[in-house]
Amino acid sequence: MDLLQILKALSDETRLRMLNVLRQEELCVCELETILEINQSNASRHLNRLTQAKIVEFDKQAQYVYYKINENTLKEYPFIEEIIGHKDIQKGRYTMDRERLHQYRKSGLSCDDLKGKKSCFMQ
Amino acid sequence: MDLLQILKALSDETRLRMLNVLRQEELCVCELETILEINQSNASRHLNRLTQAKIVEFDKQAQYVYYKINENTLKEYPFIEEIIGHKDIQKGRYTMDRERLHQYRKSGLSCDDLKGKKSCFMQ
DNA sequence: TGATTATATTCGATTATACTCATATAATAT
DNA sequence: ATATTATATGAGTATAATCGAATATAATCA
Repeated sequence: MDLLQILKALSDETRLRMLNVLRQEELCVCELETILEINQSNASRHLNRLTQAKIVEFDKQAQYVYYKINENTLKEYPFIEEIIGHKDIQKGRYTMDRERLHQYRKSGLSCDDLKGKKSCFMQ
Repeated sequence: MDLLQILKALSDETRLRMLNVLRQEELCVCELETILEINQSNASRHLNRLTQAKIVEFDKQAQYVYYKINENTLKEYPFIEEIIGHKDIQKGRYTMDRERLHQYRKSGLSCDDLKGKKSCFMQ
């Protein structure tokens, strides 16, 4: 059964944080690393868990892998949207993450810039 | 945050099975043991996890402890109901559990009978 | 071609979770 | 009072999840 796998995939703060920002727009691995301040290995692993559960899907463009919410799964399991849209996720760290995403977008930077260690964030 | 604790509490098959039958009606620990065919220690521990997450609440009557879904939490986190009512839970083991519950109720047995090793089930 | 880079994966250590068996606690019954 | 019973909890063990560091893979770039 998929339900249990989906629930396990959702039961982790880092993965909820990923879904919180992916809910706004698709992002590549290096962008998620930067915005959530997690290392590459972790980012990849957590994205793999979400992919296995079919909560996200990816699209490889050149050397970059873009992840986005899998809309088909969201339709079949509407509670996923309720969870990542729940008001508990509108506060604290989750809000900070969305602000960092916003700031990143406003800055006009892209994946190609991130590797050059350019940043749009105060350290 | 409670959301994560709730999701973790839901990410276990035994606990989903418990909620599946508790959704029909409140039950005491020994009834859950019998219907789900799990041992006493496990039953108690899983119920404790569900209680900590406030997904269920209990009511002690004499020596028996009756557990039931916590309706307040269900209102605040409606996805819980969507999960335990999802069609994935209408099949397989979950359906067998509901059938065993039904059979138990039809038999007219109660907690007092269970201790006497009476059973309404074929072995 | 070789060098670089983005992502995935492996390894080892750590922590969390679940299970079983045994014991503790609290209520009932005699 | 003691004995019994329902439930909770402790200890030990097995399994699963997570993490950081290092390595593998696959694509790009020079």
